[in-house]
Amino acid sequence: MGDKAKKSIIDYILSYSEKQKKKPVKTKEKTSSKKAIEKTEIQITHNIWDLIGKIVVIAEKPKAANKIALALSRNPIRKSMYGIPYYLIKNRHSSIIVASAAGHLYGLHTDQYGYPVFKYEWKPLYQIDPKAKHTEKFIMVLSKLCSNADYYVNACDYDIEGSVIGYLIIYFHGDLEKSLRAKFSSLTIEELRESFRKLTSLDWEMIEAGLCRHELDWIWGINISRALMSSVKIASGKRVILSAGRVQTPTLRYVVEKDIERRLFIPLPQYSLSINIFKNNYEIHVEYKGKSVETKKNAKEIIDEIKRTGYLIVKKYEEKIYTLNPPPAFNLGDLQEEAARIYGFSPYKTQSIAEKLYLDALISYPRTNSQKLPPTLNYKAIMNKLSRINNYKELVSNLLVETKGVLKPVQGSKDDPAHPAIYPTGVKPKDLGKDEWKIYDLIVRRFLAAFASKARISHRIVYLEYPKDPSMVFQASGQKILDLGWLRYYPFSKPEERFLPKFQYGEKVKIVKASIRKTYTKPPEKINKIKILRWMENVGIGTEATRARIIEILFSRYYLRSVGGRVEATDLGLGIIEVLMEYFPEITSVSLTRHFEEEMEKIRLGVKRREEVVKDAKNTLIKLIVSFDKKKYQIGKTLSYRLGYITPINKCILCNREAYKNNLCKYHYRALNTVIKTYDEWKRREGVDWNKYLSSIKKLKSTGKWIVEVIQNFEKIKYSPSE
DNA sequence: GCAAGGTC
Repeated sequence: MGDKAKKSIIDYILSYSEKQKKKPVKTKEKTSSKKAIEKTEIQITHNIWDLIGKIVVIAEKPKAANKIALALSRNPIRKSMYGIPYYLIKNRHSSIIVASAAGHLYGLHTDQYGYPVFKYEWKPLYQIDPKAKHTEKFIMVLSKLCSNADYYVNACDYDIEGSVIGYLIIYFHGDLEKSLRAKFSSLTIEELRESFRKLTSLDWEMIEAGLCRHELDWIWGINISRALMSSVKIASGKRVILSAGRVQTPTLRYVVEKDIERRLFIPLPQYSLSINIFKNNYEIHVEYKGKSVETKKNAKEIIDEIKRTGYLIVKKYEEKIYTLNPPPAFNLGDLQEEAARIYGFSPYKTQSIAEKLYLDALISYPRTNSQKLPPTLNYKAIMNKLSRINNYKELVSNLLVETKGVLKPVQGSKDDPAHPAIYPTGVKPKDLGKDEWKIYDLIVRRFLAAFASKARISHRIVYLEYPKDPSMVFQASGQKILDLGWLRYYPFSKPEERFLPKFQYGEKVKIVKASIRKTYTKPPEKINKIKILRWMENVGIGTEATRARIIEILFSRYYLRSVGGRVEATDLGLGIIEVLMEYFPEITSVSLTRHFEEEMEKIRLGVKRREEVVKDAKNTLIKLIVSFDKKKYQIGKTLSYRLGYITPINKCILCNREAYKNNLCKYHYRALNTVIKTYDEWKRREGVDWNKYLSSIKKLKSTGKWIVEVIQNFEKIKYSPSE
């Protein structure tokens, strides 16, 4: 229906605007530049107050409907149907109904079983998903309110999804030929009013791009998921829910690769010089800042010489007062990170709590990426309300004194087209649970801190060198908080205070302790949920609303599990990535998202059509599925081994995975090779023999799990070093 | 039942 409707709507708008021109319509577009003329058919706008008859305005969510109604009228009539609110605004020539969706009310669905499947249609969400039952009432209300209107205004958020949400409602219940679009990027009264004075024709490019994104995600996700499940079914007769998708699969791959690195890690020994100096009756540990020493012999020689010398010389001493700027108000990612750091909450838990606080009207919209507070917000009113909450009474009055009532928040660099940073509304919380309080408190304190002064910290640092070898540098530092500033309001980032006496340049400082300390190279970092979320943000996959949820999906599929606060991949997770990397490599990479974005951009520019893009994806998938199906039984076997449904005939002697070489699975085989390869380096550094090497790394905590398993069972593996 | 995307 796309292009046909597109054409007719333009015709309609054009003819409509002819009629409008006859009226004395105020128009700001008086420029006669060539550009403006070329763009005329897109730029024609309509003032809602010039429209005659019944106008249905569709907002994305009830809160937005409320704000829109209040922007359009000082006293809109609030009505309700099936418990869903909507608003009526009557004028001499028109009556405006502001109604609301609740996010997507329609979703893609197919009746067909099996794969490949490329036949799907938009259906009401409540018919597809039992968890979306609430959407039924919204659809009932919209369908009633939409009947026989003269105009429909899509006033959903001005982004791709908002364009799709409004479009589908008008498509099913209204008339696309009588439709207009309101474009606003915040829900402030001024901006809303302006957008309704400048309604445009429906944004077809956005709609088409959005519909396309839904279809692409659906055909890639559903087909590959079904292929995986079907392979297990034919190989072991078991039904299990497996899935793959543009966002979840690259995320899983990221964790799997990090995990493999950790499990194959062998630490290398290195030596550091540990020295304590004595100054003003204080014994101070100085940190060695030179190159780490790789062999014990070398380290011993150096430290003996240093001991003989008995002192270090101050090369540089600095006293500085530095300031810590207050952090900006939260976006969702920052809130999730802080709640994880301070309280150990999972991103999903934090988000769910924030959503509840939002629905209770305690905080602003939480699904935002913005770190900026809008200048239009009445900060004083919020402060006054917050001061009525016991916990914040004193803090707020402090803040008002400190700022002398000039409330100017710091602004972060991250922005969001549709929403500001998260802030408390000032509504008094009632009956909050313990964890809910923790999140609310973080938000309030972070908001207050944004207005406060910088923290001032005095910092001392001394660099000492060994006189006989100036490349050997040691350092110590101390710091003291001079002025808490914003840390009074947000005490969760307080730097630790540490004393350091004053030093003089060139001063000789006595050494009271000197020894060598054996350390080891560090293993790859542990992964936790917040790191996964930050990674998704950085590579640009998922959205504020979906990232935490998608991480949880990986857990519910049992691709990932939590072990003492950190995340590890299961055998199934490893297997899924192995299979997908081989047969559907596209979906394991974030570049699929980049590809979608490029295609959507082409649609928006009008150089490619949605149908073409979808057809390309379909052709790509069909080819991939053909090669998958050729190996389907074997793939199903592999996944079934990893699920523990069946046992491989040739099993790895160290685990339940299928053997690859030397009676080891591919991971233990890699571990074996790593053990062998790393021996030379250990021998060079430590002068150890093979057995000593094995027993040494076996004992170390950071040695990877697969490495340890290989060492523990070395006799079974029947490998002896060829020397 | 399977995606990702909105929001109650």
